[in-house]
Amino acid sequence: MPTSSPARPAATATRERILDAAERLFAGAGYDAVSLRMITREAGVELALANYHFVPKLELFRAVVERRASDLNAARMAALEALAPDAPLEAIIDAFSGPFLSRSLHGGPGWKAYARVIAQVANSERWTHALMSAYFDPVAHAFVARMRARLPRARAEDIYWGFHFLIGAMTITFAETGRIDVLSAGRCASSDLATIHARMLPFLAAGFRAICASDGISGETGRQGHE
Amino acid sequence: MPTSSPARPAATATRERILDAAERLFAGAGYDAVSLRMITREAGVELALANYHFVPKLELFRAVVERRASDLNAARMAALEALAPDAPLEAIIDAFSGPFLSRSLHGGPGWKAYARVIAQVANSERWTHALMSAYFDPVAHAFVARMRARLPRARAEDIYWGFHFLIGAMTITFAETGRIDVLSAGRCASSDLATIHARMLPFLAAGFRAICASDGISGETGRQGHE
DNA sequence: GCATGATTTGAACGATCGTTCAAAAATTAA
DNA sequence: TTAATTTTTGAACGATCGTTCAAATCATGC
Repeated sequence: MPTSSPARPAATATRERILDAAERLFAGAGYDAVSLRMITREAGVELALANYHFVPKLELFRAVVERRASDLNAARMAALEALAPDAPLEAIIDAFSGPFLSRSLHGGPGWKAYARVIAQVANSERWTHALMSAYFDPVAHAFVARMRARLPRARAEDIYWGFHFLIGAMTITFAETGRIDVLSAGRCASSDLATIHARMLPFLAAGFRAICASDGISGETGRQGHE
Repeated sequence: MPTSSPARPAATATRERILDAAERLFAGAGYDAVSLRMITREAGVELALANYHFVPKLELFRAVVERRASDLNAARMAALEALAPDAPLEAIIDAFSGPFLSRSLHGGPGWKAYARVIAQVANSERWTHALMSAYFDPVAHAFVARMRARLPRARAEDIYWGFHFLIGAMTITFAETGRIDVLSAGRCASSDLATIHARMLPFLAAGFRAICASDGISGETGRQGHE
C-alpha cells in the first residue's frame, strides 16, 4: 500500500511518471479509450505499478485532475488578491484565466494536456460533480463574489450565468481543438493562445456587463434588443 | 450488407432504434465507455445487428452525430435567411442557437442527449476534425459571413474568435452539466435552458461588439481597459 | 548487519470487448 | 408460388480489459 506522506523519493518519481503518461494519453483520447497498459507502457513502468499507486483506475484519473488543480487554484487566488480594489472587470477575469494561460504557454507540455483533460471534465455531466465542482468550486466562489462586488447592481443569477459562459469559452479555448483553424482557413490558430486570450478578456467582460443592469460605476445599461 | 436507400421499413426502424440507444448512452458516458452490447441491449435488438448496420463501431458514432446535423443545419439556414436585412447581432446569434434551443426544449429527449454528444465532440481535438468540422462548418461559414456583414469594420479574425467563444458557451450550456447548479447553490438550474438562452444572446452579442472596432451602425467602441 | 516495511516484478484471473460468420427467417420481385 | 435478396439470429473468434497476488527487490531504522 502506498503511504499517504511523500514516502520514498523513488516511489514518488514513479507516481509522477505514471501521472504524466496518464495525463498525456487521457488528454488525447479520453478516460475510457486509454488502458492502464497503454499508460504504464508510455511511462516505462510495469503494469502492476499503476494498480499499486492508483486503484481503481478512476482514482488515477482523479489524481490527474487533482495534481495541477491546487497549483492553479493558488495562482488564481493570488492573482485575485493582488488586484487593486477598483480593478476593472477585465482584470478580474484575467486573474482567473491568466494563470491557466501562462501555464499553457510556459508551464511545459503537461499543462496543455491538462487543459484538454479539463475540457472533457467540464463539458460532461459524467465528470462535473465529482471532479469539476470538487476541485474548482471553492476558487470559483471567490471569483463570483469579487465579480458581484464589481457589479453590485447585478442579480446574483446573472453573475453565475456569465461565469458559466466564461467556463465554456475558456475550456474550449485551452483545449486547442483546432476547429477554428479549419473554419477560418488558417486565419486563426488554436495554438495562438496569447492572441485568443487578448480577445477573450474584452469579449467576456462586455458579456458580463451586458447581462447585468450596471457595473456599479458607469451605470451603463446593457442592450436589450433582440427580437 | 445494408442498402444505401431506405430499403425495407423494418430495417430502417431497427437502425433508428440502435441510433436512439447509442445516442442516449454515448451522451451519458462517451464513445469508449459504451459497448455495442450495451447499446443493442438498450435498443432491444441482437448484438450482431449493430455490426450489420454500422461497422465499425466508429461508424455508429458518426451516424449518431450526422443524423440530427442535417435537420439542425437546415433550421439554422432557414432562420438565417428569414432575418431582416438590418437584423441586429442578437438576431443573427439567435438564428444559430435558437434552433438548438427549441429542439432541446420541445424536440424530445433525443435532442438533449444529442446536445451532450455534441459537447464532447466540440471540446476534443479527437473528434473535431472528422465530425464537428465535417458536419457543421458549411453552416458556420454562412453565419460568419452574415456577422461580418453586420460588423463590416471588424477584422475577419475577430469574428472567428467570437464565433469560437460562442461555440464554447453554447455547447457547455446545452450539455446541461449541472455544475452551475452546484456552484450557485441552486439559484441557477442547468435545465432552465430558456432562461440561460435569454442571458446568452446579449452576453455573446456584447462580446462580439467588444472585440470588433464597430458594429457598423452605432460606431460604438469596445472597452479596452484591462491592466 | 539484520529485520522491517515499502516498492517492484511477472504472471495470472475472469470478464468483456469489437468483429466475424454461416445459417435461419423475413421480405420483395418475378 | 418460386426465386432472389435483405434482415435477423446465435454462437464463436482472438484480443484486451481492470484487477489481484505471491514472490522478489529495494531502502530504511534499529
